[in-house]
Amino acid sequence: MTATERLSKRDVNRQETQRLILDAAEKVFAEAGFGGATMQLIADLAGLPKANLHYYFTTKEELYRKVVQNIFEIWLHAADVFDKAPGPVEGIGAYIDAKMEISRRHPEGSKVWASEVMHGAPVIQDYLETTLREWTTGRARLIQKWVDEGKMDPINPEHLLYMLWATTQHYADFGHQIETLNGGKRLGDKQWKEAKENVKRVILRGIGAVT
Amino acid sequence: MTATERLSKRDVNRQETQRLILDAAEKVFAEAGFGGATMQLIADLAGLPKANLHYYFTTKEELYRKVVQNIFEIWLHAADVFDKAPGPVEGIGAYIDAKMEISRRHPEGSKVWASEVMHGAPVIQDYLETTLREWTTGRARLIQKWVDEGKMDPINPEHLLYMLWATTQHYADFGHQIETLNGGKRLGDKQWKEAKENVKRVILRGIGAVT
DNA sequence: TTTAACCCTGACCATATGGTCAAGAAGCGA
DNA sequence: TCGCTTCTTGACCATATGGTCAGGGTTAAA
Repeated sequence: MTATERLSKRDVNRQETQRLILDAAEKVFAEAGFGGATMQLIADLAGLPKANLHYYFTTKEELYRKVVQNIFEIWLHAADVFDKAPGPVEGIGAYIDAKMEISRRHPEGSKVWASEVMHGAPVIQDYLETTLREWTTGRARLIQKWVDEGKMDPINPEHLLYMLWATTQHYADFGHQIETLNGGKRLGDKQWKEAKENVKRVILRGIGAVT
Repeated sequence: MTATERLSKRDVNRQETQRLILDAAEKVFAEAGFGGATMQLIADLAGLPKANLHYYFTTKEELYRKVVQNIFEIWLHAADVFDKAPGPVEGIGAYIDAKMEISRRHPEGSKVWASEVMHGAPVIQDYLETTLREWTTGRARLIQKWVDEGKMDPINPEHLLYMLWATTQHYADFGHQIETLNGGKRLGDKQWKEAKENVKRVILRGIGAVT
């Protein structure tokens, strides 16, 4: 089937149902972890009988793997802004903006990823070793270039990347803690803006980035 | 029983066994999450029959709660250096050092904590609302004082604390990812030193801290 | 309309898991 | 040594869970 072909009712239903399941799964995996999540919980949240999940995703692991892959794709896209930038202020600034936005709009995904990595990446170890490694070395090279061009202080690029990941993802992964410390209320528009600007400001100043 | 009293063989065994169980539990909870951990796994790692765990800790939840409380204590102690410092360079610098050291020596605890918070803090919500909140407002006040004294730029103290937690704990929680990107090898002494200095340098410069 | 492929689901199964318990072993004060 | 408390553990149980499957429904091409 090519992309231009008209989708049959069946195909549409198939895609819709799969998306329904994947969305529910992401939420449940984020809230309960892989071990704590049950197919029944996911089925209930999706409003489908459990056996139906097993029709589309043979095992719990397979469903989980698809969820994690989904997240990984989104994150890789967030880095597009990075490459096209002339220097660290634009590049890293835009990257922080993008990742903070994901943390705000898509916190479940971030949590699933964190959980997966924390438990030793049992299902996406190969991604870490291939795609993520390549992505990282590429970005590290770009940062090193900026350093060489005098656009920022000499900083270990890998450690800088870890810092970017840590600070931005923290707002998703530890969102509950932040919310609690914020009087039990989710961060508002103004607070998110402040968070973003704080992270950007501290890091960009911290690495001595110049335009 | 007072502290000066000699401990009987029974008491010593009791403490030793409990510590054995708690250590094993921390490791298993960190590696598998609460849902993925099983009492049998913990028992095997501790080298004890499962029924024995239930003698000391009635339920899995109770054992888990003790593990999380343990970690929380350690973290609170790490903040002692914070208060006694005359300014941000010493205070925040020492705090980063302390937390990085914990991430290195005690990564399992950090992971358990992260997991707990990510899943909505089902068992330590009360701690977040009381002890952690008080701790945070206290430290935020100190930071604000430093700002008012012109010892650092005007930065939102809460967001700065989040940044400190994020960057330091990342080295524990995402240790597996970092290790993979490091060619599958754990960070060496030199790399840990570099990581510490990077974090300190970027943040202290980033907030315009002056001695 | 026929037919074959695809989709849906209630009922079911094997297993794993948290937790219990009774009976015995070990420690300890008198 | 005696007697009481504390500790240890193999065997056991009820339940929850991942996964299966047969049979019925639906779609769409011919």
